[in-house]
Amino acid sequence: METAPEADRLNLFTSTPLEAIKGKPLYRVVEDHIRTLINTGRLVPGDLIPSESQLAKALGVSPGTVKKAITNLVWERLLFRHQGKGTYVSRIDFEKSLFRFFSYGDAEGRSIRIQKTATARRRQPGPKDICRRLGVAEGSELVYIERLGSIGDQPILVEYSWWPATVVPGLENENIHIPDFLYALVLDQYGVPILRAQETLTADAADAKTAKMIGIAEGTPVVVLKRTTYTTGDRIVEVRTTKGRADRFSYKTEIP
Amino acid sequence: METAPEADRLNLFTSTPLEAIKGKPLYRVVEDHIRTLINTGRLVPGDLIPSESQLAKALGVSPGTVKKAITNLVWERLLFRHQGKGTYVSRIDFEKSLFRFFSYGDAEGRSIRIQKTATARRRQPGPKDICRRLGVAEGSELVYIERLGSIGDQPILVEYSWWPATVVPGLENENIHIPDFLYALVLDQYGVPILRAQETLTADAADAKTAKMIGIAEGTPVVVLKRTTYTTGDRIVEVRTTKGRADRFSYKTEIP
DNA sequence: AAGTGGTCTAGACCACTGT
DNA sequence: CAGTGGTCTAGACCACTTC
Repeated sequence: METAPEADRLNLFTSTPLEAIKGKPLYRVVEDHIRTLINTGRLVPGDLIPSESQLAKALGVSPGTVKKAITNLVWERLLFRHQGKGTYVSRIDFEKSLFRFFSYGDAEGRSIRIQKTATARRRQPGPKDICRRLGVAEGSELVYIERLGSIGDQPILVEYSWWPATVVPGLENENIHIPDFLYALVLDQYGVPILRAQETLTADAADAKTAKMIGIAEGTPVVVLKRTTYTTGDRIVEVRTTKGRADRFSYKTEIP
Repeated sequence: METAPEADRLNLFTSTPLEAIKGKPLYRVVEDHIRTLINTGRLVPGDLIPSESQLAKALGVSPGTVKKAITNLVWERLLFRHQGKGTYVSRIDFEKSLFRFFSYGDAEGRSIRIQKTATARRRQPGPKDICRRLGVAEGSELVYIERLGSIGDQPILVEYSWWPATVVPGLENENIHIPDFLYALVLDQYGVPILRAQETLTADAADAKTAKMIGIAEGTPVVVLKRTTYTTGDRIVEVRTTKGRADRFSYKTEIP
């Protein structure tokens, strides 16, 4: 899945033969260099980066300094190492999504899959608040995708997803099959890699439409999860709101 | 806040002059050694640990190995370093608590303080489910503390907290002033350090009692936060349920 | 066999903290 | 000033992967 042949990939790191000191420690400079290559899309998730010794030579620093920089990025989960093979750029890990905590409250049953089926797809001028969250002009053409998530035959949540039409033209077309993991399609068909996302969790009373879709009474508590999804260059490509049955959601955390 | 004079503290690390190799890398052995000292209470939060060079000599390994072990524990936030002073055991960081995300949805106003006032305190045989969560025999004597949390004069959440009476004898006494941060009192008065906690977040419809206390209608959504609190030796010392207004709660996260 | 990351060592020099 | 952690280097040896 490398974007470039070996030589080119190494060239990404030779642009600045000697790193300038600006108060930053050397390993920090190396870190930031790699971070930038990822954020600008010159390295994409899954890519193999040059070996530690190659990097050390290319950047004119000692191997230990490169190792420290990479170790820090590994702790941040931006990279991962595989002994004997090399160091790779991490794929975005939606296992960390709060979404994942739907349907877990039950019998400690891990890895329950939520099936999603599209219930609406269309292209339309975006509502004001959605456009604002997307950072596009009000009234811009958006693609709207609505999906119902179920476990077995029990509906459990509804997803309301909005994309700028310029990013995913034609996605509203019914002929395109939408997989459960939408972002794989977006990468394949439109070459748009999803790099990171922000999620906000709250709870609310179910609105009439959502309540009907997941088979609960209006006003019953639902968990509300708002997601903002980013591609290269910190561009927002999706805003999504998921509303799910509160009785099928529980989020667990450790302190510290 | 060190528990022991300098010599004693260093002695904690000389018990095994040479570390045995059991498939584990050396730095891992050092890590586990420090972790054990903390989990057993021989090192407590706030303690200064011996310097890296002292540790290296005491354990018979190179300074680099000690540094790597400590660096890992710092990344895990179990220790923190202060250049020129030394390395300390971290205090438990309730800034990471989900509790902290109450009342933040508003105007991005950080550091809003939630005042807590005790509304009930008594000693009584524990209900079955509480005893089970605490891991004590059913019907054991427990201390029950109920507190109302408010911002200004607006009530926002209720806390229901249960402790084994053997751990905090007399805490039900009305003469003892309970500070907002209860665990400080527990450490001072009973010498029980709080080392870690687990929290689980869900949402539910408000029960009659809670609804009345925080001034909402019964059945309105509330956020439910269950906490299990641990002291040394992984002993559970408290189970707590906090119910708060859903419209004053929002939890934000980043992926990855 | 060659290349990768993983472990471990040894030492130099710097920046910060206390006295 | 002495002691602490912070940075950076250099090299040896090991374990894993691929050819």
